[in-house]
Amino acid sequence: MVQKEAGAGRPRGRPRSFDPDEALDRARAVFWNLGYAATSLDDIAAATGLNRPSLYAAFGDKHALYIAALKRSGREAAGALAQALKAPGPLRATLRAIFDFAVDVYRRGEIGQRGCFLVGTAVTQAVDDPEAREVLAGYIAETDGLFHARFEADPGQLAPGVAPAGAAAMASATFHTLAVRARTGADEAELKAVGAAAVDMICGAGG
Amino acid sequence: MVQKEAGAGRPRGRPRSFDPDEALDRARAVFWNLGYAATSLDDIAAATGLNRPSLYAAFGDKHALYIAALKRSGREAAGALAQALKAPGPLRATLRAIFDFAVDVYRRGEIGQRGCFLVGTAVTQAVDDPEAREVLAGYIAETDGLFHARFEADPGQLAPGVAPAGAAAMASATFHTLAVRARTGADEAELKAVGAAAVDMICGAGG
DNA sequence: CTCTTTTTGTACCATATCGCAAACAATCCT
DNA sequence: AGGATTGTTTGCGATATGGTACAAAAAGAG
Repeated sequence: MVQKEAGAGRPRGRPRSFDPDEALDRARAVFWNLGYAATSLDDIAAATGLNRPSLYAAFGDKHALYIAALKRSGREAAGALAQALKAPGPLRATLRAIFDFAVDVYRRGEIGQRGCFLVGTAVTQAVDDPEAREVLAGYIAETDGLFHARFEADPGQLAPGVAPAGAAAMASATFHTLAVRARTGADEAELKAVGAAAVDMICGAGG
Repeated sequence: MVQKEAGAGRPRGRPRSFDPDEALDRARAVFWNLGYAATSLDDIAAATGLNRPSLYAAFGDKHALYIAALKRSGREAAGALAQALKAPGPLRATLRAIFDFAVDVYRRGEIGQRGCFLVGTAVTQAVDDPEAREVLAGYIAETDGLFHARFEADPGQLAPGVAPAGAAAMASATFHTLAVRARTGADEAELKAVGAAAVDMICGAGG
């Protein structure tokens, strides 16, 4: 009891043989493909190379693991959006870059294009799972807010008559439709055209 | 063998004690709340009042039942949209009515707002389920096409510089974002504001 | 009335799933 | 070195799930 936990000192017992961050990443990849309900802990154990007891010890049960993956994706996505919205240059170009990047991410996947993890899996989960619903709602509110702040700070770059709040809702809507369309297998050209159309409506055509 | 099947003559054996259309409706309601994977056949049996063998005989296995429900929803939604787009009067009002109606539908649900059946459940299913993916892709293509045709027939009512194809993609996107947001529990005012913002961007602000 | 045909209800089976307990292994503290 | 502490492995068990076999029931055909 004299020796307080040293900042960098190893914890007490046997050290972990895996990186929890990487394990969460791999678990998320499985949920991303199959959704929460269709993913079994054996699937996750196989994908991470861990046994179930290790997963339980590190993350809690299946649901806690899923929520942790959701929250991580929410943080990552919101952080990336906040960063991207700070880019210098015209709003048009910034938005184009954001949606093009989203398309690139949404088109990835081992067994098929898997869209956005939050929209692609938490939406189904949301009706009967308050935690998933809350994470998803928070993510959407956050993207709405980030777009809104960016648009309000620079309303001159919006198309005439377009209000910042409405434009923000439609910018978020663009994420949602891209996520949905990507999971149906839409090709890159189609998805990027949808993003370009959204930018045209938000910032005005031409450009 | 002489007596061919008469048009209205009863089929041969014991008559069904239930209406397959109504059973499919009730099964769909369960899938709608929980998603495909989280719904068990016992859930459906309880909701329909049928035993599993009757479900199997009428629809095939769980997956076929789900696909049948998806297809029905696709037909119903596309039909309703086609009908609504024929309404006389300004495009603004037509779109407002369509999105307001969608919000009303998406906000219904016994255990929570359940959004659109296709977007809310088939999106998760789509990556690993080719049939669900195809139905969802077909539904999206159809709504895109219906909006596109309506906009192209009357391009003067679109906001200046807005192209019919892009406007159609964003109109469909509005369905998607409303479906997603509804499942997170967003309230009526918020959802209708999103719909109104979409109309403003498609048709131009002001009235 | 008897036979055929179809549906219904009960019971069943093989399997998969979640979660955990108990023994073993690795590391730290004294 | 020996005990304490934490992670890993194996294996188990209770349950739920999708799907089906089989006999009883409800209708028409002859």
